[in-house]
Amino acid sequence: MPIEEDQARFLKCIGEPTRLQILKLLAKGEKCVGELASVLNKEQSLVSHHLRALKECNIVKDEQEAQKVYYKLTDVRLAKLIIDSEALMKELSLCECQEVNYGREENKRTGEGQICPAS
Amino acid sequence: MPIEEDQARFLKCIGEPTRLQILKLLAKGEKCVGELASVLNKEQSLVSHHLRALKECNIVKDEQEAQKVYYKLTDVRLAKLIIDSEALMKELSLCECQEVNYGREENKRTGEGQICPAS
DNA sequence: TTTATATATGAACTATAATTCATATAAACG
DNA sequence: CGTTTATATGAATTATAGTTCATATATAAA
Repeated sequence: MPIEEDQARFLKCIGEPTRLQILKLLAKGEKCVGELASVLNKEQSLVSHHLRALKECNIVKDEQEAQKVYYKLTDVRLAKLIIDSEALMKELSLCECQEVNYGREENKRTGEGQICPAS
Repeated sequence: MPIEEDQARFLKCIGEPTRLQILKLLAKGEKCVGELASVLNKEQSLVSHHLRALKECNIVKDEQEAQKVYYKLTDVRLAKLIIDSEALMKELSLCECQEVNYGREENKRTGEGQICPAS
């Protein structure tokens, strides 16, 4: 599974809470490591580790300016992907009724009695 | 970080090689556990565990039919998300030149000498 | 009602990833 | 220079996740 492995690495890299926070901040404009750490109230080294992970997946790129190192998204479409996935996740999570069966056993198959329609 | 945690859980769930393979198969139509296991040449229990993870994130839903349990995507937009993320990942991975610096140290900041343009 | 088929589950193990801490590097400034 | 500021790194720790195996559950068929 060559493609799925790369794709999974990519999605997994985005799919971490702190990294998602970082990416959402970077979507608003480039930031240096210290800024990110202070805004997120996280250790500098932690942010640095996460930035390295993001960089290794080509999700962010860095640019040194004096002592500081500025990070930015490598592509604006990343911001869109993050926004879209958030919207979709929210909608899907409204359908937790799928887990619950409000109907009788006999109706389980047909979806009768469920709160959310089949689709 | 309430939202990012949920969103990360969602993306991380998709971002696993075997689960991605499963989702791509389900994008083509509903399948039962055994079908998935045999097509992917993986253990039935492994596939079942992954399906449970996907179900807990509301990414797939199941429907029992006789002994078999059929799984399908909860929303077609999931297929689009997977396709889009694959395309973006592929494009970003073409820019590994970001890692390498073909220019002199002095040009590092401006991006001169790099293969890929700034954006 | 025993047997076969399909799926789910849980515990044990293994692997991977996140976090912290101490320290290294490197640029700017006195 | 030595010092401050900003970032990176690596080892150690902890937490989380994937995999396997044995077995439980449940439906269907003999």
